Amino acid sequence: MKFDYDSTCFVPADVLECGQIFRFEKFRQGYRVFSADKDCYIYTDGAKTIVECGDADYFYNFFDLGRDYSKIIERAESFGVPALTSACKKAAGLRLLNQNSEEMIYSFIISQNNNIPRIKLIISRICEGLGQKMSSPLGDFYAFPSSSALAAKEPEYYRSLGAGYRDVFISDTARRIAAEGIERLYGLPGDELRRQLLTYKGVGPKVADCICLFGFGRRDAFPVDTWIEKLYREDFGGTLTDRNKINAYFTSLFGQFSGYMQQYLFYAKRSNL
DNA sequence: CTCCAGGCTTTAG
DNA sequence: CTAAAGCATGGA
Repeated sequence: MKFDYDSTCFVPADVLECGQIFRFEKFRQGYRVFSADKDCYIYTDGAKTIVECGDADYFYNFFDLGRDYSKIIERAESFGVPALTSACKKAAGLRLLNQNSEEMIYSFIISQNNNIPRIKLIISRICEGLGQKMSSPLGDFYAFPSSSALAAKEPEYYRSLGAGYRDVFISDTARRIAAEGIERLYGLPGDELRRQLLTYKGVGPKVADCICLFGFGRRDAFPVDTWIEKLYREDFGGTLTDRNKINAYFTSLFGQFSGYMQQYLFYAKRSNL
């Protein structure tokens, strides 16, 4: 099945290349996108962006299509920060995805002190090695593995896939989640979710913020990485060096809109838009 | 060769 | 509590 949506605030390249998702590839006229055990094909045709998939409800929510991003951009411009206004103009088709919680936990554990092309490569190897093979009208693909499948492998396996020293973080976290589940994390209030995420091996403040933002819909989170540090110095005239304090600066400035603002800023800076 | 990438854990002070 | 060393890997 397929459905469409106004392409003004839904541009596949902006949504996918902004660093929030690691499983996608150029495909036909647009992109093929993978999430958990599902896939879809998105492309823009004139004023519409079209989504072809087997589960429209899932991808409607996944692409956050119930939210009006023209209002998000209005709010962004209201802050009167030149770098942010400029970022919104250049990345107007960006949206925040609602991604699978467990997939985000492992993906961002792998992301630490790493670069995006290599993160994508390692994750794709893990899916091919441990994920269930799925059939789709768009072609066969591999689902993101379950925690129990991930838990069954030794750290050496992840090392062999190029994960480096993050090998033990992956297997330790997988074994814990395979035993405990993550259901207890849903519905946790305020910063309690963040505090709980910090108890997993390989999850520090920045990774926890990414998991909150992309995997739990916590749009008040503001991950601070090397790009945000750079942008904070160059575009906001900031002098702080402690990442926790930089995070506090931005979250107090942007409040409930922190996560959206972070993505516009991060994407525009990193992609040199 | 060094420096860097969506940083974290461990150890020292 | 804060500060810094150490950590795999591959591209620039």
